[in-house]
Amino acid sequence: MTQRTIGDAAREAGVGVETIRFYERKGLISQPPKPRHNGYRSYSNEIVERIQFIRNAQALGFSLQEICELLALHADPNTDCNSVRTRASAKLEEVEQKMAQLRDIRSTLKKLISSCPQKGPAAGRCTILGTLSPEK
Amino acid sequence: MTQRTIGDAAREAGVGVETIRFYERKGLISQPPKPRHNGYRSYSNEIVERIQFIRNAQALGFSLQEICELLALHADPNTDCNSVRTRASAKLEEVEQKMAQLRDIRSTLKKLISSCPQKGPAAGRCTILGTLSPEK
DNA sequence: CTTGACACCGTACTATAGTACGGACAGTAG
DNA sequence: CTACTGTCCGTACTATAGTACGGTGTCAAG
Repeated sequence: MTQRTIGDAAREAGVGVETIRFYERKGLISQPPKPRHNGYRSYSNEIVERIQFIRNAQALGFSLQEICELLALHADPNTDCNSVRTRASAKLEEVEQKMAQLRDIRSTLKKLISSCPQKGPAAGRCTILGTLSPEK
Repeated sequence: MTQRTIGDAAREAGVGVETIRFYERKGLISQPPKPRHNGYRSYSNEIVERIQFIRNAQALGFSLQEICELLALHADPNTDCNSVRTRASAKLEEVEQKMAQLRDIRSTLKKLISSCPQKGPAAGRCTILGTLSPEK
């Protein structure tokens, strides 16, 4: 199958029809012309692959805006591999930063939880609520 | 200072005036009545503390919706400490899940980056773009 | 007594990533 | 022929967390 309706393309790519239309509006994929007698747009293999590329990149934490740039690199025959690598490295940086933030949060939450007396009325004595409240 | 204008309250709590109004609209803090001759609302210590509580809880990854619930627990004299602890534990769970996801992403990005030939044209040979593209 | 800064209020706009809706057609099965 | 499903298109709505804007009124300094 090299040509399919939007519904079939969506099923193949594992997204919703509305998601495809949304990507079209955002310019991530181009809207195919309407060649069919009935006015239905015809979706090619390339478009389905492009949607799958988008999903894969999303799974690596790239935003649609960033994916837009990756797709442009993908399409440009003059793209140097290094410019792709740079983007992946920047994303890795970002991921490590987020992990560091989460590590901090985790450690604070753990401290809070272990300092909690577990039962009894919280009023005035809950260490968790107490920590969230500003010191007076 | 026990009573202040919204601008002073915002400065003290370290947020913008519009953020306070936004929290009021969302019901996180109640809008003080207008007791002053001039129609200016008067913000108490309690409200400033409440805003700081919100910021502290946000720093631990709680959403405004969740913070709304924490504030309700905070205000309720019958709150058992355990119900606060449960929420903190659930958030810890969430944080650990996010960290696991990020670990996966990080490891994939690292593999991608180290398999990259670094220079030369990407066309057809870029391992990063190749991995994002679906296998045919 | 004018200017600047702040307050009030409602509404609208930002970014992110979609999801839903309504009306008009097209295609297919019974 | 009717019903159902799918497509097309524009617009609107969802959640999250704010941020900005426009008009009007108040206050304090010079």
